[in-house]
Amino acid sequence: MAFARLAILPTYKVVSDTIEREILAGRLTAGDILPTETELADQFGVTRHTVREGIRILEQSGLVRREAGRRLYVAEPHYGDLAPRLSRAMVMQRVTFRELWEVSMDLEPSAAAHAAVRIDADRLAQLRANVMATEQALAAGASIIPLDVAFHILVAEAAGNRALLLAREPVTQLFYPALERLFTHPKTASVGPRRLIEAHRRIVDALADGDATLAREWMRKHMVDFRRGYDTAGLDLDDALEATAAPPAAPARR
Amino acid sequence: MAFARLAILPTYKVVSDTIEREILAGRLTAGDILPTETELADQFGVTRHTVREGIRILEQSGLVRREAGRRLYVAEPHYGDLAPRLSRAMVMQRVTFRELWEVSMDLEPSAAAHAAVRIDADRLAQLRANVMATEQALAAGASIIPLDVAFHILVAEAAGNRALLLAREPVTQLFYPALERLFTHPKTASVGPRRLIEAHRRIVDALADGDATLAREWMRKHMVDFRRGYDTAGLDLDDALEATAAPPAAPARR
DNA sequence: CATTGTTCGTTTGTTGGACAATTGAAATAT
DNA sequence: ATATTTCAATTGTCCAACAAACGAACAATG
Repeated sequence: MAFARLAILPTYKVVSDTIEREILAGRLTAGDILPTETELADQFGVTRHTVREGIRILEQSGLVRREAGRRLYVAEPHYGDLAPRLSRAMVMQRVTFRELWEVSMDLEPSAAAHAAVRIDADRLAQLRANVMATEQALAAGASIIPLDVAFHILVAEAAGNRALLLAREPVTQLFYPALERLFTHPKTASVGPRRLIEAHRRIVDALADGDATLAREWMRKHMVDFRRGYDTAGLDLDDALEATAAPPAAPARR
Repeated sequence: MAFARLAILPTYKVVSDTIEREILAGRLTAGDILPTETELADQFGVTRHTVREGIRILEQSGLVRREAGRRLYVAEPHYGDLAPRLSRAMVMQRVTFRELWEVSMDLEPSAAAHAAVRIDADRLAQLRANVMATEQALAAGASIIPLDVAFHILVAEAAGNRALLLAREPVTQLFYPALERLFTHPKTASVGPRRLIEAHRRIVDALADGDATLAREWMRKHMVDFRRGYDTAGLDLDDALEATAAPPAAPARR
């Protein structure tokens, strides 16, 4: 007979796995305060430093959080925590604009369609405010890109599907630099933003009417426009995306 | 006037950010061996412990890797590394079957359509082999679920879109337990697997013909079947998914 | 009375030094 | 040339300590 290879894990990994298991099993739930590092070290029978390495791992997956210098508590991982890492992975694999666009072509119209039947008054108001803010930003010569990104997030949130949110977030984060190039390019800077706002307005109207088909269709057109602008600007669909600093990464602690 | 909040980062975070920046800027590329922990500590002017905590963070994002006890090297993050964390996030947010299904309803048919125009002979052969293996597993009374999961991954890979792969992976990983319940349930166990294999076969045929429309349509039917089976089995679409151990997580070191 | 300064115990962040276990490669023996 | 033994390098873990920051309670200040 032959033995299988032993799975020997470093202690810090065992520490993080153990705490993770408690959280996933529901014995520790969001908001619970974890024991101090010293206590954990005593309980596990390891050094505090080993515990700390384990904690670093848990922090990365968003399962626990700590506000600078304070006690550790259990948290529900938010998609905003995980998306940046996925985005970076895509950048490193030199994902192209075409690939991103294809995925968005599936998810964004679908998000709009779902939103049409599930949206509530509150979020509808937020969307209207977003469209107005976009118009004002354009008139004032400010960048409309953050508002555009926010618009699509609002629609996705209105769709009431958290799996959809998680799937689309890393993709749309990467559109940021592409949009930047688009709206500063001489060939597309003049007409692009107007068509964008027009599309956004039509989508909001369709959502307000609860018209899923129309919402889907306008979102689809909006995405096609995006790609056409990319072509018009003479940019290559199959170029790899460039690395970019996380754009909406407002720390906003406290 | 008001001052913005100071961004004070702990040293270990500065360490990980610094190394990360080098990798993202391309000054360190996949395969490069990093300095030893002691050397890094000397260069940064910090303790080895601090460096180690920084390394733990980088390891989590898949930017660096180390196989047990050996030197650290730069790696390209693979979607397989990141997907489990996303899956866990979805479980913790008590994502429902309906949410997953809606996303898959967008991505899977689209993957099939793209695969139809991009698939190569090699992967087509793999798909045919997969369908045969599924038939044999069914005849032998073995579980066909891992083969089903593998089938969908093969199709997605054939679509030649890495953003799509990243977006769908965390979702489909969570289908595993749902499929499990479906194929062991008395009402669906008898006919379900046969319809599944039939659909898989039709999809492969459509891919072989390069017929994107047909491939999309059969994949769509396949997904609808999946949901119908869920209904037939009397399971609630809006129940939260249960936590489950990573199913295909074959460590396979060395 | 609200703001500011002081003190103190607690907890994290960081440092120093140490050592066992493992690895990779060089040196040696077969 | 191949196998074995040695050895230096490197990681994983431990122990001990202290500075820095925080929360709270309380005194001092205007």
